[in-house]
Amino acid sequence: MEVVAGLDACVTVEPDEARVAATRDRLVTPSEAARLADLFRLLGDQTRAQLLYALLEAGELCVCDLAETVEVSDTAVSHALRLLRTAGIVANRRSGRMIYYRLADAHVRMLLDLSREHLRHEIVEG
Amino acid sequence: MEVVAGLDACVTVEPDEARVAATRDRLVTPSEAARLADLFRLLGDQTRAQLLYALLEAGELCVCDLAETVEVSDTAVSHALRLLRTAGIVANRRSGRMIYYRLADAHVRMLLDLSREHLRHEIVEG
DNA sequence: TTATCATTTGAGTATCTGTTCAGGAGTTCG
DNA sequence: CGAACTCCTGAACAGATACTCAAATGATAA
Repeated sequence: MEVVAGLDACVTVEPDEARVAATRDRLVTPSEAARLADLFRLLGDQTRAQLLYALLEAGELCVCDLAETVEVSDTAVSHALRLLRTAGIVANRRSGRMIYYRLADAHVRMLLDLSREHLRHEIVEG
Repeated sequence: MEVVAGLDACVTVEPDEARVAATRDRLVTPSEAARLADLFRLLGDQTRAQLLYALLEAGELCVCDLAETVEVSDTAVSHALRLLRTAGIVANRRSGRMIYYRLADAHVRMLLDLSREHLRHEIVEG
């Protein structure tokens, strides 16, 4: 504890330098956090969320049915699905003129389930 | 099946009107989806995500330690924490001049755990 | 082929969002 | 009291984002 001196903020009371370092070690790296944030951001839009929960219930739906279910324009749905598809969250299958979408990631399915629980038990505290 | 007529799109091939209706019934309502999206959106930012994972590991940290851990300005951290606090995702406690933050929602803690799993098993398919 | 349907794409736009900067509020210590 | 410190707040700005509109693609049916 010699070279510690005054690196920057919080040094007066000899803060949790050790704790900060330890936390940073076990912590997800910044790039990992960025990827996780990317995932959450995709779920963080009402339209996309509704689409995903619809797929969670129905299993598979075509774009026009999704648009009708969520009450958004076909174009908006298509734009939303493209983002989800690029991220590997949904996958599609063509059948004639229609294209059917489905959830494509087990963990995302769990996130959707779990978050729905969160909503139903809103009052709970941790 | 008489009054069905031509409501709008997808009516030529007699689409899954029934499926759409059934899905919409069991589905989360638009306002529920909006609240869920709000939750995910809060997790969908790199800074906030890093803060939350740091709290998940450390249990409790003051603002300046969080800023140091995440390598972001105190002000940015404070803004981020305000959003999380307002949403009930984190809670704080004052001790002298410092304010210690902690996770305040069990479901969010589970979401963070689960998503971290998702990252580690990235290759998995659903 | 042409017409129609389901979906996609790209441009344009208005809105939202996260950061920085400057200043304020609350706490501790001399 | 005033100085130093931790944290919060509000304004302002740059960048991201989600929609609409117009046009294109791919597939089916006449």
